Amino acid sequence: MDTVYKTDVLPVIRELVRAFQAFEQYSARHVRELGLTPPQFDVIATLGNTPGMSCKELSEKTLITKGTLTGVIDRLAEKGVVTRQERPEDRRSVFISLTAAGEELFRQVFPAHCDYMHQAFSQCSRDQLELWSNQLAGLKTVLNQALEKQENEST
Amino acid sequence: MDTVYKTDVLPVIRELVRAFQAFEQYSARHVRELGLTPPQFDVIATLGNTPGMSCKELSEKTLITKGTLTGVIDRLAEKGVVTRQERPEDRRSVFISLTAAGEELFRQVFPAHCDYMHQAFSQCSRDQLELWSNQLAGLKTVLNQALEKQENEST
DNA sequence: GCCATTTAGTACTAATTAGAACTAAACTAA
DNA sequence: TTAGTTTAGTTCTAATTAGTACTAAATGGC
Repeated sequence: MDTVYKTDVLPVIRELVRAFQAFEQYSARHVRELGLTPPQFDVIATLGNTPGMSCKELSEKTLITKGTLTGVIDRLAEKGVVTRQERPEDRRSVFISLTAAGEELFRQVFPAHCDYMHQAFSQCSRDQLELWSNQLAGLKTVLNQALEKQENEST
Repeated sequence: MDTVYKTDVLPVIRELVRAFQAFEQYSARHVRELGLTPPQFDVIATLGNTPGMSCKELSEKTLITKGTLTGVIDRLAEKGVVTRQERPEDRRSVFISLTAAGEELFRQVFPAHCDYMHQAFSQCSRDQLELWSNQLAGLKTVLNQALEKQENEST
């Protein structure tokens, strides 16, 4: 195997972790000022401008696992931001949507946070941003394929 | 400001988060098989092949905040993998190092996990790996500078 | 129709997470 | 030196995290 170079893999991982950490710290700082936690913001941002969705769909979009999502939804429901509704067509499923207050909150915090994120990239060219999203998408795919392979092998 | 394009920032963030998640899932799967948690593995990997270091240095290298690190070290110390020693030259500081058993564990798990990570990238060229680490380093820098700016503004 | 399997969500656990308050020690400036 | 500040680490809290076990409901094959 001559396509892989041991010395070049660890730097990719290290920089990926550090870039993600930098994003998390920058983003969470603002989300906290808005009175939310990062997962709470993600849920509100995902439900905004939609009629609502099941826990499963919400989980897939936010990358929050179902066990965790139950607790996040509990806290948002306590705050009166989201509601849980039964679904006649599938009684196992729960339909989550923003309340009126939740929609109002979404209209406040979502554009504000987008603006805040854009500030960080104000000096970056469109080409640079496209290169990053394309390369990150490729890296994601490589890792997801490796994960899938592992999951199949353990069967 | 004509250098920033609103529609191009969100995809960068989305792909960064998804790439990181994919890494975490792939990596953690193996770390768990080794009987460790990801932060525990990071600490062992960082302390391996060193004489040891302070909590502060360990925190900077692993990106684990000090409050969290106390608990991680507690559990590793219970397992007999690391020890805490006083430092005569600075009595606020604690010197953390691997025990003999910890070094033995490091020699087992570190190469095994590196091999596992390399498997994921077996089809990637050296150029691809270098592009990823360079681009991720640039993205990390942009985000860290934005964070720093925020921290200065709040003073 | 009925049984086996799958699926959706909740409950529970141990560990991690960040932030804030706190203690003790070291440093610094006057 | 001494008061004020900074630094290292622990403690504490609320929330998140992933995994596992569990319940209830839907689905599929026969």
